[in-house]
Amino acid sequence: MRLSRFFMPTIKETPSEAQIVSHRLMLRAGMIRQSSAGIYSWLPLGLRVLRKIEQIVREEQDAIGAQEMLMPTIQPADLWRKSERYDAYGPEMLRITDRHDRDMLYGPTNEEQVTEIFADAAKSYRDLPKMLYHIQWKFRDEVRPRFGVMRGREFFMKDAYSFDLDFEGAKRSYNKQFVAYLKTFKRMGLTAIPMKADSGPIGGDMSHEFVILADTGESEVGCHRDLLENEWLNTIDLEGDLQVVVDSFTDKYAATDDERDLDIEGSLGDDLVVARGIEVGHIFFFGTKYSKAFNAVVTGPGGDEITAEMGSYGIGVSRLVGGIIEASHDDDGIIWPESVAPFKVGLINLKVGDDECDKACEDLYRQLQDAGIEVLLDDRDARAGAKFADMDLIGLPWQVVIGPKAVEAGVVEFKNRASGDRQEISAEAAIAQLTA
RNA sequence: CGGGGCGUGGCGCAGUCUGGUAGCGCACCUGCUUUGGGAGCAGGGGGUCGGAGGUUCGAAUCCUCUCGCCCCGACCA
Repeated sequence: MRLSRFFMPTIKETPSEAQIVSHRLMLRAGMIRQSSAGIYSWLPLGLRVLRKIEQIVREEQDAIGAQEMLMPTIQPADLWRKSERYDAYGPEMLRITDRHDRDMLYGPTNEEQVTEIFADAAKSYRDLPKMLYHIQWKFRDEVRPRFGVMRGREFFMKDAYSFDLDFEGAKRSYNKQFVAYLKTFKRMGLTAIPMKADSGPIGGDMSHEFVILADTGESEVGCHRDLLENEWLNTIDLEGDLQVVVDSFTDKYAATDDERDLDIEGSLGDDLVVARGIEVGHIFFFGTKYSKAFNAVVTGPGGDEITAEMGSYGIGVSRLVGGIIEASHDDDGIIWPESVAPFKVGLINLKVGDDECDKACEDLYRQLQDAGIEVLLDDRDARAGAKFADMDLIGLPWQVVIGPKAVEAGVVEFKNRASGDRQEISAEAAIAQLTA
């Protein structure tokens, strides 16, 4: 992509409405623009990141056998009356009336919708287990939206739903999602800590919030140091027994804010980590609450009726964009982990109009594109300082700077955004590093 | 929903208390000079002050109502 053509309206000054760093940087980098309180448009740069995150989530869901579908944003009120949540949900639910005066709503979640669909189709125990998910916009009419996309009213979310024949099956599904979540966040360069959450009316211990650590997180959390170590996750056999993996996490102390136990923390000594966190995922088992309401019942092997045991699993995809920035930035701007970066490398032409510089940049730009590297070429006729500042702001993992001096010396300047390390190397060497 | 704050060119703000017909920086346009970390000089365009009503000879400034946004709290992926 050429920056001269790319729609990326960066802002030098800090917009006054943005308080936290991710919100400020997303506005300044031209990733989003606010439409109204808690509702945002995603500009090209922001959308690229959103899509990257979405894709990682999708791949890890697919890896545990969940199947993607897509349910509507607008749902009929009757669906929610069946589960008795229409009245229970309160003013957070955005209620709409259509032209025929039918009560509709903008979905805050999809348990009812998916259960109705599943119930209508599943007849035999052979139809289970199943896991279905979709990645869709949701709306919760928060009283007080804030923190940009971290706490918007409209938000993009992955929600998965599992249907199993019995509790043991539900537990297997739960464990798969548990491990998938660990892998998902790890791939985004995040340290995610599963924390026991209020499991609601069902009870038991099958409800966890996944909290990522960031200095600017909303709440303070305490946990055992071992929970930060999950390098071995990639070697897990997803078809094997995941209980031991899950146990290795849930056995250890981890608690948010008011759940913290200072006695336990004191006993941990050096193993205690206290940090700030942002909740980015929530998984829980809720049994037959919805399967009963929607008659999600199948015939068992012996002709008996079996009500599906269900769980649901959410990840705040749009929130993660802000969350990753909270966890990875410096005074100059964003520092994207490579896996979610909008482009892998920014190529800066320091002297647009200079034949040598133009040629060197065009050649390298072409070669990187041919190699399948996502590259953003700053070919704007702007001052060097502005280009450096913008490139640091948008936080691409690598920068290649080409100016008259470098061209003469037959090198390019190769910079790592995260470490700030620069080296002068040949264009070929830069390509080699970027394609490694 | 309780408490607080703010709406003035695209952005950030001053002016409001003590009414007199709008100003600064950045951005933008033109020219010249510059050209490795958001340039310099000169010239220029753009706002009727969130909206409605009222008081007054006169309102960005005072009064009433209203809309929007932000912050703290309670609540949440």
